Amino acid sequence: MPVPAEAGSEGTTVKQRSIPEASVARLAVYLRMLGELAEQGAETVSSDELAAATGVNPAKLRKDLSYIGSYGIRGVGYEISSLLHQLERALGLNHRQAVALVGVGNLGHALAGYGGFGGRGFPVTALFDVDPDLVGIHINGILVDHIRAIPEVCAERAITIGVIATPAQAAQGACDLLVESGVRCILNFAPVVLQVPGEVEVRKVDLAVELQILAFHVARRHLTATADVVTEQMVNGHAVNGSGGAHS
Amino acid sequence: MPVPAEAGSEGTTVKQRSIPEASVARLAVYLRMLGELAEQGAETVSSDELAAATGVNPAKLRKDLSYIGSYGIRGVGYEISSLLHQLERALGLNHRQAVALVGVGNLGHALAGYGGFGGRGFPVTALFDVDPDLVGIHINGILVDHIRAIPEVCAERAITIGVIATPAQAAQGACDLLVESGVRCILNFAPVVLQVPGEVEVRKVDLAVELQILAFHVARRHLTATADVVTEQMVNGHAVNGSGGAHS
DNA sequence: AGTCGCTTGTGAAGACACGCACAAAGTTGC
DNA sequence: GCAACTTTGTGCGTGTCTTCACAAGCGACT
Ligand SMILES: NC(=O)c1ccc[n+]([C@@H]2O[C@H](COP(=O)([O-])OP(=O)(O)OC[C@H]3O[C@@H](n4cnc5c(N)ncnc54)[C@H](O)[C@@H]3O)[C@@H](O)[C@H]2O)c1
Ligand SMILES: NC(=O)c1ccc[n+]([C@@H]2O[C@H](COP(=O)([O-])OP(=O)(O)OC[C@H]3O[C@@H](n4cnc5c(N)ncnc54)[C@H](O)[C@@H]3O)[C@@H](O)[C@H]2O)c1
Repeated sequence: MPVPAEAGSEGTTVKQRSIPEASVARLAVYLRMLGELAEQGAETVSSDELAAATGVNPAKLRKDLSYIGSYGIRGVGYEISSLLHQLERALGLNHRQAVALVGVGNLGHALAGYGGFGGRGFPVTALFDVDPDLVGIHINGILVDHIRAIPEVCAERAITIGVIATPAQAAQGACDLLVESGVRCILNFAPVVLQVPGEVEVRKVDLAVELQILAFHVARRHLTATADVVTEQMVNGHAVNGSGGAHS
Repeated sequence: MPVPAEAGSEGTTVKQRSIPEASVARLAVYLRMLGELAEQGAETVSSDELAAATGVNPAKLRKDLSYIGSYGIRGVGYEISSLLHQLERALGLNHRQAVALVGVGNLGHALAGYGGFGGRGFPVTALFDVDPDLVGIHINGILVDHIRAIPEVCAERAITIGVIATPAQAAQGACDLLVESGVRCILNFAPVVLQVPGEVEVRKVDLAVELQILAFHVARRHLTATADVVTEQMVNGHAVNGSGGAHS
């Protein structure tokens, strides 16, 4: 099945019939590490090296990469610039995705001023709030608009991704506005479960939950440490994200 | 299962012999929703209601809850206050976990000032930075110390969880300091893979990765939308965390 | 008491993810 | 040109997570 020997459907019709969700998250991590390696002047990298650098099992890494095609050279490794380009294509980064941020409070300010988004192909091009003290000011060169301008501005600037950093009780309203305006992907920092139509995808970043997961492991660790004496702990190791998730 | 009273066999230790990682993340979400319901004065809740409110499959929710014991009443649902208490116990929230935050920049400021942590049993009780302009000031009533004070302060205030919000290149150093000081659980916001000894658990929150995952779905959506016409999209819906994803 | 309706808890099956291990395919050295 | 070595790509067994479906348990009503 995933052995379509035929290279027939190469360039145009992207054959990426379903990359596993878990793999997509890791591909993004490989992408960043490849960027760093490229900056350092490296030309090729082996799966073992890249796996060690990203904290992933080498076989898993190769399988992840195989979902986007066979761009490795046996006996050598992967050519970094080429792989980088293929990864960007596969992740949909060939055309920049404009991001709108709703709620410019403590967290929103930090996000708006963060260079790591624009630098990775996600320029924050719209900011919204309701606070009259905020509406009208510029942050990092971007004007803060009132949320009633969301439909207009989103259409005008071709917003594809919305980020919600409002208080919890305002999040659903902000979400509804974004969805009405055609936004189909939302990153939510408010601790609420957003109700959205089926075609809209929501990812939630919940920092309190992250801490609770850690606290759970602290507690468990403590229990096993006091109960069994020095029962060797699982060798495996890390948990991630996300996720990862995410967080782990 | 209707346990054979004898816990003798393998269960030498605690009965919570391993709650699946994915379930732990969701239990934290149920916990918050239960808190809200309790505030609203509700006394009981059924798995269907709670599942709808948290965006989870009802069967999955029941199975998650079954890992911490049988606290439901058939034909009725779950008594909220009782379930809340059991959840807190299972997640290790009976005793508060003190949190240290390293790196009080844009993001660190927002985190330090966030009431949602202390309110959920995770008081941020220590702040660290290297910037002379920051060391010595108070944020939200907490003094910012120099990172060289990490070992001393962590021991003194019984820190169990560390949060890293430094620039990427400083993250590993901050991590090492925390680990040396006995911290065994770390939440990392810097876009690097931390190297830690096996007994330390790291969760990473990587916002750029979150955006890239969304971008991937935008791209995919766009492809299928132009290729097939209105092919019915998957009904499932949301993705979480990460954990995830970990959480990820 | 008996019956009925509702909800939990879980067995079992399916879906998914992981990682080993190895053949295929390349490179290097002679 | 051939043999030795390196590294990719993947088939497959294993384990974890998800979901369905239903018996068992509980309360309410008659
Ligand atoms: N600050 C953190 O570190 C942190 C951490 C985790 C989660 N969060 C969550 O992120 C969200 C924002 O946190 P914060 O600390 O920035 O809060 P904040 O109160 O500092 O900022 C909220 C901002 O949203 C604006 N706002 C209020 N109602 C709005 C509406 N209807 N539409 C648009 N904007 C509106 C406010 O004017 C304010 O500027 C909260 O839901 C919080 O739970 C924050
Ligand atoms: N700001 C955001 O919205 C955002 C979003 C995602 C990820 N991040 C990540 O979080 C981290 C912090 O981001 P930021 O925007 O707050 O950066 P920032 O530059 O505003 O803050 C960094 C802080 O860390 C301090 N610092 C530097 N070296 C240190 C060291 N060795 N020990 C302790 N503290 C040190 C600095 O003095 C500064 O106060 C970065 O790694 C960034 O990539 C930030």
